[in-house]
Amino acid sequence: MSVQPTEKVYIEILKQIKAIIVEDGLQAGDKLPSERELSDRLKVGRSSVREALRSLELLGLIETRRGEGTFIREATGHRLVEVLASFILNDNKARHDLQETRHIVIKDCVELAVRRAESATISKLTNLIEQMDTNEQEQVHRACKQFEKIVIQACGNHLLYRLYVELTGYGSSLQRANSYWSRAFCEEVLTLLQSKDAVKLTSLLSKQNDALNAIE
Amino acid sequence: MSVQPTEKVYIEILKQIKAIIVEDGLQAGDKLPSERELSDRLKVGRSSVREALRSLELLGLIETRRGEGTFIREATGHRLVEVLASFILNDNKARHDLQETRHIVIKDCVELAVRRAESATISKLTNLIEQMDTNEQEQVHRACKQFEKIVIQACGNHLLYRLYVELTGYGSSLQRANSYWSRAFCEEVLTLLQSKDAVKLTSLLSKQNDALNAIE
DNA sequence: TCAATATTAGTGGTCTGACCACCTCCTAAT
DNA sequence: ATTAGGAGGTGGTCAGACCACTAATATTGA
Repeated sequence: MSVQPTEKVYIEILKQIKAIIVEDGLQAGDKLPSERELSDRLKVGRSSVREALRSLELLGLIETRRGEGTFIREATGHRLVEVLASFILNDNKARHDLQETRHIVIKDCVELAVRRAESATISKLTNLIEQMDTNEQEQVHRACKQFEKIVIQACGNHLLYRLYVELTGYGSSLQRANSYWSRAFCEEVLTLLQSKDAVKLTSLLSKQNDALNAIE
Repeated sequence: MSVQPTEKVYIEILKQIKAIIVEDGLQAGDKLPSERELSDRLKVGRSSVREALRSLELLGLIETRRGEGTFIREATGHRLVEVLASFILNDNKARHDLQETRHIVIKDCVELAVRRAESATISKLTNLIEQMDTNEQEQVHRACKQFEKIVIQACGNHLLYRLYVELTGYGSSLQRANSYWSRAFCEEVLTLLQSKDAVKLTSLLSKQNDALNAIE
């Protein structure tokens, strides 16, 4: 009889691990006890510990480095979208949604960035623009990507930034490559960031979106 | 030297499982091959298969029933929400980002909805408003939530909608409850949707955000 | 014949112990 | 002092063994 639902061990382990993190006051970047030690401390098999850790890893909450150990990641670094989408992303509609969502998130980030960008960020961007004064296409390309990333990060919202990263990640795994910012575009953005002209920046971005949509 | 990153086995298994789902045309509710069969078919240890399956389970993508098998679920990131939330709880920055991102996503959805909402949607919303003519608080509350959901869905972008769901999910498992739309707010939104007044709608939403931020 | 019961095969859940590959750190030889 | 090598710790993977549970099957009893 009976049938006590008996929480699965690996779920119980998740709670224990969380307790350990709290008790020991572990922060992002800190090392968790080794799998064998956890297995010992919690009186469960190592395989169960691993099932729990693998789950947390897939969620992006921890990071494991072979030969070194298991480490806590930043709290907001979840692979939510990545995994969900990879299991959902089969039809064309989903792809279109993906592109659209990516553009929207970029727009949101930039709109926040124009309000929050600090002078340090601006000078970093200025620097990047200068680096584009070269004939090497490869270097220009790299600088543009870096420029885009820094602008997005300047939104000051880590979760939103992660969304951008994830959405861009999928994109690259699809057939059509993602669009990157051109040098001219970067320069325009920098100017508008400096003048804190949110309105023009918004219209600039939506103009680019329209152009991209037209291509499809 | 070298050090080819060599994708971890359980990650590879995730892909394989996805491939099996696609090949066999499995739908939500269907049964996956057993752990032992997967282990056989993919030529990997059963424990590795389990690590992959446990991860998917934690994400809410599959459901396992002892003695029966493993089944595909409708993709509602159910458990994911709990786990993530419990790991994010003590990080104030993360919480703020979460709230902000949620507001932004809602704004994005509504802005798309105002351009895409069909008449069928509008009449559904009108209907809901009428249902609010009652003294039962519970019913009004339910109608408001439903109203919000329909508006969000009207954005026509499923990925964006899912983001909203996930973000709202986290929020509700945190201490502070999420803010819901009031009846008056719903009525305003409906009016603006009908008149397709995107500008006023945007300002209405940001006004609400500011009010909420002031409370904190 | 038919219903209740016992058996059995199949499934997930867990543990153990064994390797392997890799990293770090310490030691000993140069 | 520098460097090469080894030892020990860590995650990665596998195989095999039980257990608990479910459902389909076979057996039994009326």
